[in-house]
Amino acid sequence: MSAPHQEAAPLFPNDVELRGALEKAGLRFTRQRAAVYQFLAGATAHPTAEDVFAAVRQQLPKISLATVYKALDALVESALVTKITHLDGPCRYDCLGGAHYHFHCLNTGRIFDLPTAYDPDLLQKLDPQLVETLRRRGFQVTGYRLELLGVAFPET
Amino acid sequence: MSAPHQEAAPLFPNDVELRGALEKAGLRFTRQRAAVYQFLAGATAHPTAEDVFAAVRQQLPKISLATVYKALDALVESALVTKITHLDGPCRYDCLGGAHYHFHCLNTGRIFDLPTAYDPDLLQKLDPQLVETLRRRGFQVTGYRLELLGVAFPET
DNA sequence: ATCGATGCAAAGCGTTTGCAGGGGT
DNA sequence: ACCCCTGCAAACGCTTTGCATCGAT
Repeated sequence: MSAPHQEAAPLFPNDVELRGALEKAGLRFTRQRAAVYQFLAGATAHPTAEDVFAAVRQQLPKISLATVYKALDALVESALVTKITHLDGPCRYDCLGGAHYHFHCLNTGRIFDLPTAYDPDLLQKLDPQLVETLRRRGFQVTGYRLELLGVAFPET
Repeated sequence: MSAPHQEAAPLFPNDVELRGALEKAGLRFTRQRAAVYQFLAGATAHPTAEDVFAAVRQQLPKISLATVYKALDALVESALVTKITHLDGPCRYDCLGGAHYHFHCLNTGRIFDLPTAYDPDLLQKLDPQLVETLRRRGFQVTGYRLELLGVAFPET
């Protein structure tokens, strides 16, 4: 309420984390990447590149869509963000903090995070026989992707 | 071994099924759609539109890529085929006979079917608490999508 | 005979790339 | 000072569309 703040971006706590992750990947910290990351970190559903562009444009009016794409790539390469391509239409981006599942709203196309951890034994619980079949057929399973489908009422 | 057969497509048993499904959707039975369906029904992994085009071209040299796309749409609308958009790159098409899961090869991008039925209680088994949380938050879950990731050794 | 389907070419959308100039280290 | 990143515009890959003709009913 009473905390004063300025126009120019002051260096959020997240920026420290971001800078580290970028440097670890051999990439530079820039205003554009910070803005993209800030927006993604605060987003409730998972925005498209256009969404990010529209939002970040308000802070950095001269940013280009190409830069947004490149920034998103940089964040993906820094392992701060994942790219979601499970859909028709444009890709969506997910600022990840630990593994989680997605809830995909069939009405609006929005994607929400679900606070459930990855369960390495899911497949075993689901169908032990399938695990056997896969092993025999020469399929080596390294992970899975679970997406829930449904309708999200217009909240959050 | 000894069964004689001719050059011209004789009307496969599948064609009867196909014709029915198309008509139920108010669509017409055509040579092009039959060829696309035949190919998809016999494919082991899930082909892209280009894959279908290349294959079907050998029977119908004058078919166009646009027609392949339209035929695939018609098959999807007839509920004989599903469109898989879970990937980077082009969509893939899946000739479905009952629900199943997919195995997605991370090396080659191929997608294989897994002979496991849909389990409506999967989520309940996986994490009963999550089901509760979702209900409270106003998310109505109508289904799920499970995709296994890994490496398929070069067989099948 | 009707009306949908085909085939061609051109447009469309989301994304990537080439390059000159600007900014981070 | 170096080299990466930015921003612009043009290219790209996949898919869809407009339209005249063909073909299924």
